[in-house]
Amino acid sequence: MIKKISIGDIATALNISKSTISFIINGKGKEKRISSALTEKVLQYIDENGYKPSRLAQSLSTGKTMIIGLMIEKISDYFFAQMAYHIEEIAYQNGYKIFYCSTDNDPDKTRELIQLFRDRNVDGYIITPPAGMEKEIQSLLDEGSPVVLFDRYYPDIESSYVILDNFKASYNASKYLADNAFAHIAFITLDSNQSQMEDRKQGYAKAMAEHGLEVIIEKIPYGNDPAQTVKQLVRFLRQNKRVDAVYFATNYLAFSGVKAINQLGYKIPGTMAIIAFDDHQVFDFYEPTITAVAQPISELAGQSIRVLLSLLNKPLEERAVQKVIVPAHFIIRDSTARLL
Amino acid sequence: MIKKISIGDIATALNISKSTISFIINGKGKEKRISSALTEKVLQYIDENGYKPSRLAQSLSTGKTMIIGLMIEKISDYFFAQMAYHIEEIAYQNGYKIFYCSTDNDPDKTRELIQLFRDRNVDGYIITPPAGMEKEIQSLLDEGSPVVLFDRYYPDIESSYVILDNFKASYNASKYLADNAFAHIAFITLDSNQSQMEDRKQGYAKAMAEHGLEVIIEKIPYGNDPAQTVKQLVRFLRQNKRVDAVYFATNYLAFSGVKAINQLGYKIPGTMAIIAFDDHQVFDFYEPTITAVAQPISELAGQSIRVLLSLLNKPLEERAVQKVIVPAHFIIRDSTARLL
DNA sequence: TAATTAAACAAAACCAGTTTAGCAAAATGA
DNA sequence: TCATTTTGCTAAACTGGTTTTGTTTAATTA
Repeated sequence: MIKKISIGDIATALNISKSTISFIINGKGKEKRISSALTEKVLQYIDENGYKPSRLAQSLSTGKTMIIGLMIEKISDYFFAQMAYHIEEIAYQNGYKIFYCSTDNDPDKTRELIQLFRDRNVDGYIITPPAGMEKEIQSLLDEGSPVVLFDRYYPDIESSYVILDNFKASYNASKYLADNAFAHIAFITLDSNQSQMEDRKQGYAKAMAEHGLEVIIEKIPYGNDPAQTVKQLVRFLRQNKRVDAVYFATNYLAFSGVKAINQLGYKIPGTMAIIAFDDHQVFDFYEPTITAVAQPISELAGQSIRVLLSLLNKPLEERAVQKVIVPAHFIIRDSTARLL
Repeated sequence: MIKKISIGDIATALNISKSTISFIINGKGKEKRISSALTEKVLQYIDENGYKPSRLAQSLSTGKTMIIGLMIEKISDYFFAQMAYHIEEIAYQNGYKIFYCSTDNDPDKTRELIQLFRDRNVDGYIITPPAGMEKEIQSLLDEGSPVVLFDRYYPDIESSYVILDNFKASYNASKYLADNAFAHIAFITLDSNQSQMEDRKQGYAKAMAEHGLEVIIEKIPYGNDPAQTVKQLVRFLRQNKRVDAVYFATNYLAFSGVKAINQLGYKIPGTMAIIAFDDHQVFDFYEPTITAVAQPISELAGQSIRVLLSLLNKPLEERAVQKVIVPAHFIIRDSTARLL
């Protein structure tokens, strides 16, 4: 168990002061008029004895931890796991480490987690906020903490965010079905008032209105277990026999939807066309392949962390709110084919 | 921007010393013979003014950061994302935060990441090590850092680990196919010498030997892109027409395998039975549903973090190496049915 | 040549805690 | 009654850095 060497040890060994060493390490040698001879000597000593400054001590004195708090709905979810992967990569390239946590979309848990991150002095936050966290987010902003909301946002709060253009993406997907002569298009969504869900619904509604089609919406309780959802959807489809296309607001709703449709013995495509919002690796491998609105995850993640880094690199007064809206990709696959 | 109050501020305000406050906060009041009157007064002040000790300062002086370093192959992978979710939960319950990172199974990257975590003074590690990291892991152990290896381990190193009983699970799955009269069972695996992959191969080989069946193994290069894998598998199946069952060593190999099998126009089940190692939510939703060897992720994760916590809670000399081997669940679904 | 400036570094304060050693007053004991 | 112990707390050292202020000596400048 070799104990690590500290800046004080070097100071003693070379018989110079800690400050001198600190200046040299931080590249302030010339500025502070340290002779190149001494600079050389110190750097060599460091090199030979493998010194690394303690991040803890640095953090304590500078107030910066070089830690980013990543609060997402659920790390085990495909979409967020992908997010985490991309964010991690860029954060590490920039010398940041990441604390992650899953909010489970629970306001109380989220409140606690924000407090925990705050206690740990994270330098900045990337958050997919549950509904109703306005006060907490605002208080982070008031403290001067860089915050980037992700996936959803609060219209009433002046914070940076990175989101998908849910409205347009949803409109386009719905319009596609309508343009292809599907006449009874159902929208299966979550019973949630989060901004992204609301936008998806609005996009669907607009497309229906433009085509003079009926709005058929079925809401699934948030956090339902899949089996329950399947049951509810079977019931729904039985009661709405005229429905010839189903548009699911999330990919896991589509999973349950497909099960329900299969249970009813309907054919995809043929009896029923389907589209899922939020692509999944499986949609491309399932038979039939499933048409989806794809979120460009790597771009969303990249934008989020880049916006946060740009905030972190600027002094408080220069930080401008950045609102990024990323367009979705519409991937047409077999599940929306029009059979002759 | 309200600046936080420090222990020094309280000391000044109450005109007592910092040490007294520190003792009280840490429950050493009686031990240090602080009067209950003063204790009460301090606690009340803290309560009223919302004081929280700085974790940074605590970490600096105690040497404990209450941070766990979680190094997994890839956070975006379903299995590891689930792991991360469960580990997070238990860690947070115990006051720990988590740094995560993805090794991508790259030894150089992993070496760097270990160094980064070490520099950050994480208290303990949970690691799914790439092949050839023996030296680095050993050096962590030599330093006295609690380490739990996960998913795979090094036979030559005396470290704690939590792994699946890959050999037995693989043996059982292979035996199931043989018992059900499949006669030419191929094993599709990765070109990797990691312990878990080796164990899976051995399990398969033993079952084949016991049934006097031919060993047919196809290795896919690690990190292949799925399209490449599909091509390779199509070629393999064309050249091995006698194969009537395929057993995939990972779930994503099975994804590519199903695509390949579909491309060839084979029926599952019927022409071909398949089993995948490592269950996936999709296997239960695909038509046909796919038989799989399921890793009890929540148990694996729970054991890992619990073993680590038990190490963290003990002084160095009391820490015993803990080797946990968890049995798998074999989930029989439609893809291995024997059609009449 | 004396005053000023620059060079090169050191000392000390600071971040916010923990912990060891110590000290005065009160209580106990012989 | 005086020495010893206990009580109740404080001072100071320590964790390992950063940053502001000081100090000495040498080189310029007037």
